[in-house]
Amino acid sequence: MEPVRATIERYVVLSDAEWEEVAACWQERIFQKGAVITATDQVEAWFSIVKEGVQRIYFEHDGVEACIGFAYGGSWSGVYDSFISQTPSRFVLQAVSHTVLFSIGYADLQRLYKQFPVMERFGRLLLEEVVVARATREVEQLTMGAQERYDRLMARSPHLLQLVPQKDIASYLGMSAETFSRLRARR
Amino acid sequence: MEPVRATIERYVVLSDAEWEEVAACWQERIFQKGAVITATDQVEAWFSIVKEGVQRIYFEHDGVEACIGFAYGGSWSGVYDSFISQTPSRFVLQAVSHTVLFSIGYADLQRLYKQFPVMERFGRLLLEEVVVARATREVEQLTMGAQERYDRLMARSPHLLQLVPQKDIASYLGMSAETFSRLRARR
DNA sequence: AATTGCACTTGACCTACATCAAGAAGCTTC
DNA sequence: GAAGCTTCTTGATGTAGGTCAAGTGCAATT
Repeated sequence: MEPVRATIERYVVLSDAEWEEVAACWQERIFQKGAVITATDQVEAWFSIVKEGVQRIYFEHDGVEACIGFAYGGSWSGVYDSFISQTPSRFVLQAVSHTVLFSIGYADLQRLYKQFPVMERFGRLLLEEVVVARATREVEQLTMGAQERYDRLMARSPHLLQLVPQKDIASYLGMSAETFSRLRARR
Repeated sequence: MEPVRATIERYVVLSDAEWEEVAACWQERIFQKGAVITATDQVEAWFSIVKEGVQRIYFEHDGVEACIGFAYGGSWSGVYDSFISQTPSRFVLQAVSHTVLFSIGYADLQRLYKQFPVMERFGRLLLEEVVVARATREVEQLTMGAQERYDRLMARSPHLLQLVPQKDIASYLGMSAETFSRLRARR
């Protein structure tokens, strides 16, 4: 449960009384490597904080997977847009490695939002971060060629190469696995 | 001032007392057609609600403009990620037509967030909408070819063609003006 | 109403990256 | 530890859509 409090307190400070109420809403969920956590067309029921493991979020189109993000230790995880809108997910959330999540259900989170302004604030601040991150990603996808996108990711998150298969990183960068491989080979 | 209350109340309900305090923070800003509202490298100082006119938000790279969104009547406007993070904007916000905005400054909005949980809630709900919309856009850009993206926009927002130059729509759809023109010609 | 300047169109050509294919190198699993 | 996956590499070929260029049309400015 500590990762939950630590993650929330990256944004706001909770009193012990608040924390007690908040903590009661979370449950641990465990997934083995490769397991689908949330499937396409399923409404995302959980907002999660990652205790252990790496997950990827992707969608499928004409039999091709396009990865749009990863989640790992200390960060949040889930199909955020499906959770927010409570509509069927276009994405799949999958455990890349053995995964332990702390999760809170939609109704519980809404209740906490209503009950504690500080949680509403947490929700807003987290979303602000998401929005800024997605804007950065959008600019990068549009302005940079395959090579520059590769270089940038390697500079910013070289550890990713250890955590997830290259094909998923390639897809995340919006290029084929072959192109990714060739960029790596070039030195 | 009515558009402000109407827009906010699409998300939350304000008591008259709350509205009085909130209303006091906004000011009217007028821009003529073509004027730059927020320039690159400038920190976005305002969050705005559109009273009149159309704006586009774009960035420049190697002398090429890439349009990433539009704003018009009753919606919000501004360089959201720069405003949120209070860091220099990578984007330009420009008045496509004669524009009247109601705007609130960063400090004032932060104060309202602190003062009124209902405003915090408004902020969260608005961001949720942004996140869902950007996720949809991302999926469309990745899964669909130029023609399908064109068809989809024409089905969803045909009015856009009357409001902004085709080159901006083309750019918004992630294609050259020439490709856009050719897609229109085909019937 | 002539001038200037952008937006749009249309055609010819080009290129970054995808796709296809086939082999090599890691992993699981029994 | 051999069999069978899946991932990764490397080469050959294909293509959607970009870029360049040369008009055409229209609206604003004089």
